[in-house]
Amino acid sequence: MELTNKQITVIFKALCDENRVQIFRLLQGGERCACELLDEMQLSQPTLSHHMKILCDSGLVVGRKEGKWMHYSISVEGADVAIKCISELTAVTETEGKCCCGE
Amino acid sequence: MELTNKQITVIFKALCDENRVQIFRLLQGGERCACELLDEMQLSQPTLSHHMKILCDSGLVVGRKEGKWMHYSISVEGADVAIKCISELTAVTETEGKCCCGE
DNA sequence: CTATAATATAGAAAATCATCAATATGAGGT
DNA sequence: ACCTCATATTGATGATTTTCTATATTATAG
Repeated sequence: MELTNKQITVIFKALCDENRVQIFRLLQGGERCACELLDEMQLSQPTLSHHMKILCDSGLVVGRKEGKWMHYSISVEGADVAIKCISELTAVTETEGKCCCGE
Repeated sequence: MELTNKQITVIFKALCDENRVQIFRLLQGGERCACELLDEMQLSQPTLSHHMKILCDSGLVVGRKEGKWMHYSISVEGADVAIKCISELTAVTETEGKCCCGE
């Protein structure tokens, strides 16, 4: 692990846009090629390509090139990293109150 | 569960900014008041306040008012929701290839 | 009730992001 | 070699986000 703050933002940026969340829902049914995703989304081809790049950069999605076609699918490994990351970030190591301000 | 795409983006927006990720790291040590966070972050007071609002809106952080002071801490329940959400979104229900494009 | 201290809100500037049209790249097919 | 199809990149534009200064709100102390 030991991700930098910057790397963490790149992972979760995948889930910060409604269209990208919708793409996850489509990929839940298994691998999809870009043309299929384009059919089901209300986006231009360049915009979809842009979102797929952000998703692949996050590690949550992987692309596989086959001839002219790009096939995208959810990365189980990427999902594990993201879940581990959020688990670690939200794990409280100390619950004792020791605040500066008058308790 | 049954969160909308929009609601999901609100949750993960919490982790899409380096300063907010850093705030999580500070809150890992337990509840902190805004003035403490302000001391440790390189931000103006209004900017910190803005980030804390986004964090509370995400459900991953909760605020507790005590007199003049605001105390912030990580929400275990919020973290559970986020983890469940990302788990569900990345769960592939079908792995059979059935792509339109010439396999 | 006034003064002070902690936090929030309003408003504006700068940076980032989502989007599209146009174009480039790359891979087959003829 | 040329044409076509799928996807990526470029460049521009509008929307959103981050950040600040200035001001408002709220709570406590005197």
